[in-house]
Amino acid sequence: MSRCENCIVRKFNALRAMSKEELKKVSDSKEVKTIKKGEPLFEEGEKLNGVYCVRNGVSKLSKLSANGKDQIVKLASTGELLGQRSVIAEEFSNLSAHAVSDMEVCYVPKEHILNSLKQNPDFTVEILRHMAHDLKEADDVIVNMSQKNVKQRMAEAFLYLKDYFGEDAEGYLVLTLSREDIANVVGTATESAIRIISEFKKKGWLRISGKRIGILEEKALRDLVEGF
Amino acid sequence: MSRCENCIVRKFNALRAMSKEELKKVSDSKEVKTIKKGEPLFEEGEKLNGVYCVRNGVSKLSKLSANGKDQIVKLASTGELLGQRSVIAEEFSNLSAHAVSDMEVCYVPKEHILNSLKQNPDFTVEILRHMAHDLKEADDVIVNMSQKNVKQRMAEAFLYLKDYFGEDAEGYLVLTLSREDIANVVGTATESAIRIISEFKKKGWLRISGKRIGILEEKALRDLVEGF
DNA sequence: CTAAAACTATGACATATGTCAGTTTTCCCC
DNA sequence: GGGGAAAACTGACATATGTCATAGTTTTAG
Repeated sequence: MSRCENCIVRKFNALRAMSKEELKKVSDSKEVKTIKKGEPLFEEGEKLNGVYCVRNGVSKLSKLSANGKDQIVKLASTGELLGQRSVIAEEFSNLSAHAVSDMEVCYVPKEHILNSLKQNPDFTVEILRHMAHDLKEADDVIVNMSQKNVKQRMAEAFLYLKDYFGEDAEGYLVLTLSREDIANVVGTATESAIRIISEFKKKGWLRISGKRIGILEEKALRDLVEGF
Repeated sequence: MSRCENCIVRKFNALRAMSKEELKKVSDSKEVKTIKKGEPLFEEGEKLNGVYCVRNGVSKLSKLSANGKDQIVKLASTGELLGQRSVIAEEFSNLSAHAVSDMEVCYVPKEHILNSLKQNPDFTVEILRHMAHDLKEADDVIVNMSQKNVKQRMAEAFLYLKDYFGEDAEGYLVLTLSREDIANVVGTATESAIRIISEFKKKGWLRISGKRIGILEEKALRDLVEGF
């Protein structure tokens, strides 16, 4: 089977700081899982006994509120480690993770993570760096949520989807999210998201083909985000 | 002068994981600073060459947006380390820090932090734990911002101020923020914040004495937050 | 102690956004 | 390929929230 030692994905996360021996142990006890679009990796409030290393596909990390709405806090794709925060803090997960496309992930029992934290300072610093980055991004999201209006946040979301997941040969965004998911990223009602997509389309900024969305006027979107 | 080795404040943050020798070095090179209410500790975009350990007083961490509004992301008080994220990621600060009450802080040059990160795994894990906690809180803020309305967030803010900073002998909140700061915590317009304070007062949930705010009906506020 | 500045408060109004209801389209699964 | 479920869309409407203008109040500085 595939060995962590040779896995390219590892290069993108803290596992790259693990020693040969550590990786060997991880590789021997890891479990490769296939997760279908829509299925959960884990749920809010669950006790996580390991972390998930994403080989393929995209996951949404979200939190459900009293009124039944989901807020998507982060989209995680190839190379990201899911669940590290909960495992490190030894707390229940504060977020749910669901696949938004078919996924292939490696489940790594937490013992390996906790051991390496104790014994491998490089690994710990690496984890720390990633978490520092996540924290900064979270701060940015907070500021955006409170200071930009829904249209601006929608525009920003499309630019984000392009930058992080790219476009296909025909110029459509590779990651296709349902309108509801888009609304939950942006933090608005599904109907509002749909209306704004229609508006952007009418203006010639986007083109739509079923679920697929293509960006036509990137500059216009950027200007809107900046408030021009 | 005061020595870090004997400082109680240290118990509340990652510095408690430092060894005697490390602390000695920190203590020898630290600089105690007094910061008046309203003055900055550091500004967004600034390169930080050290972290600030809060001995006394409260600081607001905020980010300015294009439209001139500030969003307060966190209030930090006794025991918190400010600037650790930027120092660790070796990036410019993404937030500004200003004193909202008179403060006494210790400035610790970053070398000590970075050295201990390399050499003291316990320290690193301790920092990691704190950052994991901050990240979780940030996620919660994101969800609150998108799923609760302004009234609910205002109610939550008062409960937060009570829980974290307490009440004085007369039952007023110890930390007095300007209406503008309250609005910037909640992410709303100052006028809206004022109106809601008036409304809560009219309902008998709060009492006001100049800038000072006292909570009279904690349960009513909690129910509002929960959506009853 | 007084004048100016900063902050707080309130009203009137505009508008962005959410909600509900109903229709149309797309997507699957048998 | 057809029927049914889910998703996408649209309109009408309610309302929460922001904006602007103005007045009152408290704090600060000289």
